[in-house]
Amino acid sequence: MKAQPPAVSIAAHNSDNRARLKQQREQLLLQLAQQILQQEGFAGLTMDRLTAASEVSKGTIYNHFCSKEDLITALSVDSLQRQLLLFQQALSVSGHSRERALALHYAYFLFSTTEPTLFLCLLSAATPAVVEKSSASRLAQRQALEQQLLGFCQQVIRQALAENAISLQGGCSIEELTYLQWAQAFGANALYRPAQQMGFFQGLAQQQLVLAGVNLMLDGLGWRPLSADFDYQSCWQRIALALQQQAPQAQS
Amino acid sequence: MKAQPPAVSIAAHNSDNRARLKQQREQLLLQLAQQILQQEGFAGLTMDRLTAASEVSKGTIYNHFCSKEDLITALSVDSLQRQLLLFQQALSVSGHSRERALALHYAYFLFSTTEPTLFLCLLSAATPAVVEKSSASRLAQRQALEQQLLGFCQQVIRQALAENAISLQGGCSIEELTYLQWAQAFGANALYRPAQQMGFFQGLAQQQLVLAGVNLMLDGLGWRPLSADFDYQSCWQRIALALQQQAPQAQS
DNA sequence: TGACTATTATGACGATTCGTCAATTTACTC
DNA sequence: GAGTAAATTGACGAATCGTCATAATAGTCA
Repeated sequence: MKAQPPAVSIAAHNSDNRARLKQQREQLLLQLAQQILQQEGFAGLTMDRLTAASEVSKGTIYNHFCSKEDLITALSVDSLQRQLLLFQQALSVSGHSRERALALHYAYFLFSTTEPTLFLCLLSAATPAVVEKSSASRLAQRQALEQQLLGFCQQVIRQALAENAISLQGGCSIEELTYLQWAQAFGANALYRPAQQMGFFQGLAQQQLVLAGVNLMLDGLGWRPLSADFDYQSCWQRIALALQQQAPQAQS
Repeated sequence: MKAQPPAVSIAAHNSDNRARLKQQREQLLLQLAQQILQQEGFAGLTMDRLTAASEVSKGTIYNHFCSKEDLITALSVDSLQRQLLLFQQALSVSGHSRERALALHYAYFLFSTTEPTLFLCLLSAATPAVVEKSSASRLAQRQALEQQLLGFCQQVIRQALAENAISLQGGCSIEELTYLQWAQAFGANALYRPAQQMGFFQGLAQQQLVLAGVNLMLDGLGWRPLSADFDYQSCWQRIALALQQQAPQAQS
């Protein structure tokens, strides 16, 4: 009958604490997994090895990730969270809307080069073998994050419409444009290494390719100012400085 | 001392026969593997299952593929060979150069939808876990085929230059353009399913997206005639008819 | 404090799958 | 038809996955 506020608050506090600690450990496990991936490659990442590297037992690890593939998906979720941070910074770039669109592409490119392992996780996580064995909750997490990222892109396009930098003629929706930007960025960044490895282009920097691709698309769309009327090369470098100086301290 | 032409020729004939039979069996194994993938998913493809489905033993299968991953890469090689056939047909489309470029994109799109499983193999084969465990010879095969495919794209761009449909200003090389086309096509086709599954666009056909993406890029490049001056929608449908009627009988 | 309960962690273990290899069969030569 | 080279087989060892009975820990209540 008596009120029990202390008990409740303590319980709440403890369970919060529990959750927080569990979260922290999961983060640590992801960090270790990433490290193993870098050192031993994807073929070298085994649950036993992760167990050995960590301070907990295998059972506990399986308490976090329902399968090895779920671990990969978790790494991709981590990737997307970092991308989100970069995108937020990119959105704060000043100037006209197309500069901000460029900033988003730069953020994507930056992530793909500074965290190549995580970027590859993103690719692997798109693979059916991984999707099939990942937990529903984690797949939902990934989906939610991707939607957020695409939301940022849509935001910039809406800005462009608002300032009359583009006009959507011919049944071309915002979603469609967003998707095509995404596809372009994904393709240009994901295929760079394979293409380079097969000696397709020598000494052609990924940066230049990505920038050229974006300009091609945005010019085709008629997003003003066109690349003929504006120096997007130096704009790109300005963005690079703005984003890179904040990147290093990322890690929590 | 005596000449032995018959022996030599018989030996040659036999070894040729051997190689041919082996090739045939490999093709059969690939077909079975593809079937298993379709029915059981990537997680359901095991070497034992493939062994059970085939008429040969596991050892013989490992005589063809050095690992399970090598099998995936082999499937991707098969994919590329089929793409090659489609590309050849696409190149024979009449009209101006941009129509032929569109035909190549259509061929790529067509393959991604008519053979979704093989297309996913292509994606999986780009994954480090698969590359790391595939044989060098098969990776080389894949690379060679990809180069051939890109060669077709470059050919069309050279045609465009020859007929003055585009001009390469600003240090934009043929390789660069080819790469960006490839990236766009890859991204737009590979991301369609995931995007649709997360409900990003409803009722928006993959075809329309791909076409819109290509037009955006080629317009941005100034590849004449621009989409404002030519009906690429109906051109696309014409190409569809031309390529699709020949597709069904593919299989050797 | 100490007995009791709920939650979490452990790592030995069974199950699955991979990849190998000694023994055997088949194909070919003389 | 004896002898040799090449290919096939499938039982087996090795590696990895994922589970679960047991143990430890944290939390609750008298």
